[in-house]
Amino acid sequence: MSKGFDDIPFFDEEPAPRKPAPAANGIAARAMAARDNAKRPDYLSGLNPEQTEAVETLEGPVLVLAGAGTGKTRVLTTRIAHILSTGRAFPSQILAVTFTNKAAREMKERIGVLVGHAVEGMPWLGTFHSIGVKLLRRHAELVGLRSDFTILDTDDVVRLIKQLIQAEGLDDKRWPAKQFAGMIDTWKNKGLDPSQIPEGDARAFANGKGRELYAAYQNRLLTLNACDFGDLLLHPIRMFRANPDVLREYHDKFRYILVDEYQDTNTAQYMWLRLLAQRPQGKSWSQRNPSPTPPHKGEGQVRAADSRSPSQSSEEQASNLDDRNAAARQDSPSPLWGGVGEGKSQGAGDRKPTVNICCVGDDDQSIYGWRGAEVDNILRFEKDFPGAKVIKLERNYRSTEHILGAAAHLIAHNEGRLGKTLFTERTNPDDEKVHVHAAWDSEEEARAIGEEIEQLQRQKHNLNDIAILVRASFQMREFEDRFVTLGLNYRVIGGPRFYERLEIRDAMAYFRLVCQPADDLAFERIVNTPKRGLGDTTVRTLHDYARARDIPMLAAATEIIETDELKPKARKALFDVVTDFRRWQTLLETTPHTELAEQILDESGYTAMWQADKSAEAPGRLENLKELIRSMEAFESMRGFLEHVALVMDAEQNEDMDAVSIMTLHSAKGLEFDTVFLPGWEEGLFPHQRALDEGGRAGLEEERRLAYVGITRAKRRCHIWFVSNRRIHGLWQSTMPSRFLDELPIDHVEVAEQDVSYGGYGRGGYGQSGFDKADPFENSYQTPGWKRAQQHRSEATRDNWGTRSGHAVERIGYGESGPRTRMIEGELVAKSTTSEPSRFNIGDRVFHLKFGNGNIAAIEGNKLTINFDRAGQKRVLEGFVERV
DNA sequence: TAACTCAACATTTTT
DNA sequence: TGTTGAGTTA
Repeated sequence: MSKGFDDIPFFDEEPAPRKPAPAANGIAARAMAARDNAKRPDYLSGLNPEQTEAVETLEGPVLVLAGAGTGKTRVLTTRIAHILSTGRAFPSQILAVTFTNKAAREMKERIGVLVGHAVEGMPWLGTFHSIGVKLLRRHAELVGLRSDFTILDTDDVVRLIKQLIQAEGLDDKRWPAKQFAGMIDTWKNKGLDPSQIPEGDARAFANGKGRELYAAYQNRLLTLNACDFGDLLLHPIRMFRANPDVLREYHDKFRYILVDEYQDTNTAQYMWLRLLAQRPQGKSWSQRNPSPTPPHKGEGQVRAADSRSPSQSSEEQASNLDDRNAAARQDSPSPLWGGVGEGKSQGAGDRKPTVNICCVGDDDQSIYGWRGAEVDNILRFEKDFPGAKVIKLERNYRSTEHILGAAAHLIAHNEGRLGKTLFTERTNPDDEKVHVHAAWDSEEEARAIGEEIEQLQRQKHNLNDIAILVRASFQMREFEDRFVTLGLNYRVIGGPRFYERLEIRDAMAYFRLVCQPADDLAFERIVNTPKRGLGDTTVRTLHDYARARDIPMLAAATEIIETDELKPKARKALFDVVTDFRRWQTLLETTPHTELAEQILDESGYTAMWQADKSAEAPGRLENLKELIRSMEAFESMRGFLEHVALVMDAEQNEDMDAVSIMTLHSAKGLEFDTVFLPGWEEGLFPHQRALDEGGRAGLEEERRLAYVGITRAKRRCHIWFVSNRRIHGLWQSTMPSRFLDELPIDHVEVAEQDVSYGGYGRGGYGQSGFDKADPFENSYQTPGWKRAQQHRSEATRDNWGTRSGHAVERIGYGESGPRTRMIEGELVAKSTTSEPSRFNIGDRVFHLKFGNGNIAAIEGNKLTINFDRAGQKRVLEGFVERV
């Protein structure tokens, strides 16, 4: 996530680089064709034998076990390029799933480079979630949604659940909404709907009402026409199960399925993949006859960019493929040629195309078990897909022998792995061993690492090539402080996100409500922001009414302002809100969306609210709002923008600045650096006590994998640190070195000799650290002080968007957000006042909570005109009166 | 409704 | 320790 708002990213996937496509029949093109017929395509050169095999084994299920730094992404992208350029499938027939937007983006770019043209025709390359959205928008009605459904983020979800808990009459302190949101998330990761959750789970929450609450939540989402993240996976699964015909459509469509980071798939994702990958016949993969059908037309705009004849596949494949496949090639489509027109798919019909699934992953890098990832998915692959080909990539191109040796020895302590051993062919006697350093305390640790970095800097190393990878984010602070003092540029990766900022979420709520009038959460968020005198009471009234009538709150507001239900002041205020939104909705079609966005923020008084705010962070917030509008420019419409934000919460990093990266081990996965510092290798912190307590042996193994990930991020230098004293929650605790240190192989490790001694600290303060004692860590498992004793470092504080870069300490005022303004939305539900009124007649005697008794004088739809005994004649909604 | 006090709590995080 | 959220007070 980025620093300084100058480089706040534009959010969408940037258009893939466009290169002029050679004229299909030009001379150059012919020459290229000739060349390509004569030898292997360029993109295949430079692959090692295993990689080549992984790229060329196109038929049947393939599992690529790709160790760290073995060219995993390259294999995936080349494989896709290979499929495309040999004409085996149209871009639109390839389903390629990643976990992060970043990975998806990178893959798109790299395929573009390989294939030599923009990959616009790859509509199904994306994250599980973005593909899920795409499916859902097409088939929303099959799961009870409309296609313009909203995607709620965690914050919305929590607020919603809180409402539900209160509506149930439960104490929302005893039963925190956040916790329940977490439970729902866990269930959804496992693909469980309310009826399927374990009885124990159901009973554990809300006095045993867990299941009901979950069900109520799902209902509420449907009413709101909204989805949470989990639903983006679960709804498609439900839809496919309930509609085999639709599923079949996608079976016919997707000829190739590729999955990145397979070790991170959770059960729901696994189910999703199975549905798409497995044919109803239930034959084994190898038996299936692949005879490609002409691709559905109209799925991808394919550019003629390559003059190779796709139907003449490169010869090298012939050696790899069996007859059926050879036959298949004969009538392969020629996607890169074809200027395939748009049109509706005409049945792939009787001939079933093979779907070939290729999963790439590394069981040793599975570090998201706590988030529902099932390593088991990867361990079980061969059983799930009989006849699967398993290809191991063990040739490492990233790290030195020592680094690999250390990592390998460490990870070998895990059981239940598929077992790979990385090796490198580059050996260099000058390579540094992995260094292990001890420091007296965390301050010294930070100081010493700062020293080392300055040293590297003097040796002309780029700061960009240096990273500090910590186990827990509270560790970052010490480094930040130190680097600010030193004037060392750094960037923190991970942490608070742009879109999670208060002002951004408010603004987004306005936009959401304009685009999606049924978005009650958005409505409640902004109805009284800025303050309009529409407080709890008003909103509660509205809420009850809306719930009773089963209509959105904005609609309820529209009705209610026709009546005397509200006090004149509130009524007027609400009237204004409703009118504003009506107007904006009209403008949605006609006004450019950035202009409209600005207009909304101005006319609603939202901008003015911050302008009037005298607090320190107000200017930063206004700046953020400007940035928000600027970032909308990259999108075609407001809707497009909203969708993007919902799915892509992250933002681009400023890569221009030379800075040390500080991040957690988790967010370092997939990255590499010349020099990596790994501080905090102490029992209790790493492995984390909580992982041990909650995960037992499995937890320990996951921690070890995390250590493995950390070490393997390093290309040339890896420095591990531990301290003897660490401050936790303000209290100093003495600590034991991590057991992982002991699991490093001595021949690849160098224990640093007292290399630090700063102003009286350090000097052997750690004693021998137990590092070379006989059995130093014998009892290190229990470190009671650690339990629940972790310093909390709130994300909101660390201002990740402003860069505190040393020399020019440009701390940009991106909301160092003081205490967040309190949300009142949570409180709104309370009890439902409405008893369903039946039909009234003129003359009926009725009672109204506010106005007392009266007689109905007139009826107009659901609005009643009543002559109250005391209050006189009023117009009220029928939901608010009852017969007496 | 803003400003205050007090108590609870404190891995890892994508989408 | 330092942050957050809730409840209280002016």
